[in-house]
Amino acid sequence: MDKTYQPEQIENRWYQRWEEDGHFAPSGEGEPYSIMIPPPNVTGSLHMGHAFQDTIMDTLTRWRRMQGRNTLWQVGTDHAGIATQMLVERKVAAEEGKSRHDLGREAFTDKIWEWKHESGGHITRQLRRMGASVDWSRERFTMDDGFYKAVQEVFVQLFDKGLIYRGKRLVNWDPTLHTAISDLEVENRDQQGQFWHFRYPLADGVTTEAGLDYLVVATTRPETLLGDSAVAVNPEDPRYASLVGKFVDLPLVGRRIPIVADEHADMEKGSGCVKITPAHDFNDYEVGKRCELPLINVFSRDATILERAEAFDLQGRPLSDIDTSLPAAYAGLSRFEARERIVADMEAAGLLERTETVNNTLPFGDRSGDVIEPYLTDQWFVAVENLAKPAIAAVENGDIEFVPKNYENMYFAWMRDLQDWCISRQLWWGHRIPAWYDADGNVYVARNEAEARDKHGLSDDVSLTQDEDVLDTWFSSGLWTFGTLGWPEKTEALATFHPTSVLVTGFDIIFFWVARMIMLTLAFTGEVPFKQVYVHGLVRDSQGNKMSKSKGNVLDPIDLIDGIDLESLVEKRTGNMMQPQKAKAIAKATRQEFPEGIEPHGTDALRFTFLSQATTGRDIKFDMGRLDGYRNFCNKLWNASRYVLMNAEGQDCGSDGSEVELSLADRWIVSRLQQTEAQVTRAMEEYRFDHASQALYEFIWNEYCDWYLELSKPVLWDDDATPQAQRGTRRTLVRVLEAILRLAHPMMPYITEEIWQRVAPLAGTHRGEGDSLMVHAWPEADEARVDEAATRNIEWLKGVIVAIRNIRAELNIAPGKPLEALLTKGDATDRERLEANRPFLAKLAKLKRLDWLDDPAEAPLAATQLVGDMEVMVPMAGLIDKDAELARLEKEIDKQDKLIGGIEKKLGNESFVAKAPEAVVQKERDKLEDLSANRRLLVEQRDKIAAL
RNA sequence: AGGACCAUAGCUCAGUUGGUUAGAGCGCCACGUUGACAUCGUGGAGGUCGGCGGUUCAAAUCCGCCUGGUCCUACCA
Repeated sequence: MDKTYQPEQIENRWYQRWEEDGHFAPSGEGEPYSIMIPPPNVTGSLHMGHAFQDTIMDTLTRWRRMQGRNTLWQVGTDHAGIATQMLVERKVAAEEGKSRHDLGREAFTDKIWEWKHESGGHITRQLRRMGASVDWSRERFTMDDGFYKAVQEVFVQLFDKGLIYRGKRLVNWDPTLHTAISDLEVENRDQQGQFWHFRYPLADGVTTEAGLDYLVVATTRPETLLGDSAVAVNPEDPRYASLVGKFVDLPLVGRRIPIVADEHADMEKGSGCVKITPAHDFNDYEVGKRCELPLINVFSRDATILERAEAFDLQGRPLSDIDTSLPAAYAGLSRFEARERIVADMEAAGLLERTETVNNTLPFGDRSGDVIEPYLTDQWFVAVENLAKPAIAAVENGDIEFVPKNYENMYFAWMRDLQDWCISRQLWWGHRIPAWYDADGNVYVARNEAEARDKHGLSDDVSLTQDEDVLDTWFSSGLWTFGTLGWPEKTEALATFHPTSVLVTGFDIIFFWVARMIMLTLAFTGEVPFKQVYVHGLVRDSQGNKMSKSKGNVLDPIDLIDGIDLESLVEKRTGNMMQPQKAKAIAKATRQEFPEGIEPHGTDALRFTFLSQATTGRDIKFDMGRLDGYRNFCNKLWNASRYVLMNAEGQDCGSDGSEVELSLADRWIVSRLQQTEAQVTRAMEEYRFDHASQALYEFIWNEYCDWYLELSKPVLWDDDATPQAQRGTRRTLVRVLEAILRLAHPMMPYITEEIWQRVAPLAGTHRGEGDSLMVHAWPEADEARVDEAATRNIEWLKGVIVAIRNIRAELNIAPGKPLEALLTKGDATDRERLEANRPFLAKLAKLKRLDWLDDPAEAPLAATQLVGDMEVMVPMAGLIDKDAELARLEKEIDKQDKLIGGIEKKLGNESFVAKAPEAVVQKERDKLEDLSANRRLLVEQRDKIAAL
């Protein structure tokens, strides 16, 4: 083995071997365990969030596989409608100077497929680098043939049950992308805006109570004035009671619109009058429904002003009895241009009462960045009410459990206030809606055109055209858990692996995806999609900021694994930016944060870092310091293994069953191993990967390396040690290491496999050529091998060694200088332990002599420390700094006094003694005794030195 | 406006049902290349557990209020 751990040399090799040997596929034996990967965008690349999530899923999967479960980690990618379409659109524009419309639908979607074939392997290659043990043989894509079939089936069945309908409704419209988007894809941003107060003249000579011949309405969106169909006042408002049923003349347009009474109008706000524009505002739409107002649309698909408005009734039928003419001056203007013109024209007409500046929030499309417009269009919807009920119940009754539990509230809050789901998108990339129209606009929903004809008795001479729209991406990914397993066929895989065991996902996607999966899966399989949902937080940068290209703080997990030089990193962060003016600042910050670029750390260290930071449900600030630390940890494990191999390879390790003698240290480390195994297993069961990784880290570093390896040296290197004892120690070294590797494998698959291949043959667990650690058994703790006596003994030994190290440090004695030490005031057990541990003490504490002093009174002047009741003394051969030592002792005495004072106060408190449990009181008494003994010793010492 | 979560060492974080001399890693200081490892070893400094009040014999931990931060939902005519 190389002297230092070099991850790049082992990682690729092992992944390929595992994959070739088919270790990722389900074993077909044991209780099923399954996880569905949240499908990443097929053309995307792996970001820190994926890497984090994949680490968790892989750790769970490898762990359960080792436990003997029939384990499936289902992999696949998502077609990601808008994102992919936009990406390819930009690419085609840049490379060919053409828009998608230049190409036409078919040629353009061909381009996307081409791009998918070209770049679709990128993210799956990166997934392999992370060590993900997914079953590649079952890889799926949300637009592959089987999935298409599942999507159609679900759509048709929902339609036939009356749960999908089509209608003209107000939806969130993206004027740039020309498609409807869901509420969830809208990002509300705070803005400063203007608030214009307009006068609307009353018609027919009517006046208000106050004698005015106009009403004042206020708006942040003057351009929608063109589509007003009423002015509302509150039905309780005495100021306007007489005006309800009367009319105003809509300025600039000249349309006569009614004054209606509706509780939407708030008497406290502004004048108490509100303009109502049902086709351009969600609240007004509701008012329109209650007051039976016409819907007057004044925008084109681009959100420019129409030449002539369109009027509809609430069922979406065109209305012909309304004057839809609009002033020619605004035709073709954008929303924002029209706003300025209308304000100017109102002012010129003397109808602008005043303007104020207000803070408001505006909806932006999270993909296009454009301001989203409520817009009246024909869309397909899923009626969610009846789907939501069982989905809520499934979480209430515990069929689905969120970890951590508080996310259940978030889920309930959303589910109880669910609006019908708009599932149609005016895009070209996606699952085309299986609906056909005849020349009269009648709609026929079926699995294909032939079925549509058949079902509705349409002859071949009726021409049918398919709906142009595609389905929301989340409609297909909502079928992920059962669609990937072959549904609607009744497959073996579906019977075995559904419901899945756990979904690992970020909280940001609970609404988009988790809730919809639950609804659709329950409706079509009668089963929940997963029994548990493990919700993790976002990976942020070290300052707690979201990682984003525009902030220039993105880390690429692959760069953390392989390393990257500074120039490449700067180039990566500043190249191809949306806002190039930020490049300079980003370059500077990057040079400052990573003056040397990023060193390679390897996949295992990255995985371990994620796991150690995976505390329940909160965001993680990614810490480079910890990544370095865990790379060092890998190196530590590597070198400890080298030590074991150097001492065990080619030696008798007792694997043939020959007689062995186990030292106290051997029994102690075996005992601690059992406890660690139990601890790690329990933490994994609770999804506390931070605890699992920490328990492992501490055991490997602080116990196995720091103590056990050191304690093995006197046995292995001492010529007087018996062969049985040496065999016992070699056997323990090898077997404990082998168990450590199994225990660590789910978290750090590569390094453990690499070392295991060398260690397992010595431990007798290697099954020959082609064997892999990943299919070996997870270590089970054996209570019977927990050895309290050995533990107490080693604790004593550690106590003495630490005491001597302390004395060395205090007296400034070089660590390597051999010392003489004395033990005194102990009991018979202490004496026995001294004899049993003499070689260990000599070696680890660097002692040339260690004696038992029967009569403490004969003690020479010495630096002293307590181990239990026993004193550990290092005689001071004169060379001490008297003043410094006195000062140190005084300080130490003070410290003890404070502690003693605190405890005495506690014990002096009658109610404490009376009310606290006896065990707690006794503990305080014991503490007091120990502290007092220590204090006496310190005082004695001080007096001796002072007397010199 | 409603809700959720968070605040512990310079930094990133643990701290189970109230009882610890409040812990880890990184960073810092001192010493040290002894035959696995300087990506290391040994020792050390560093915290009034955001603030105030309450419950209790006992509060980092439970309750209330306040401050600061993150996020979600809603509203903003």
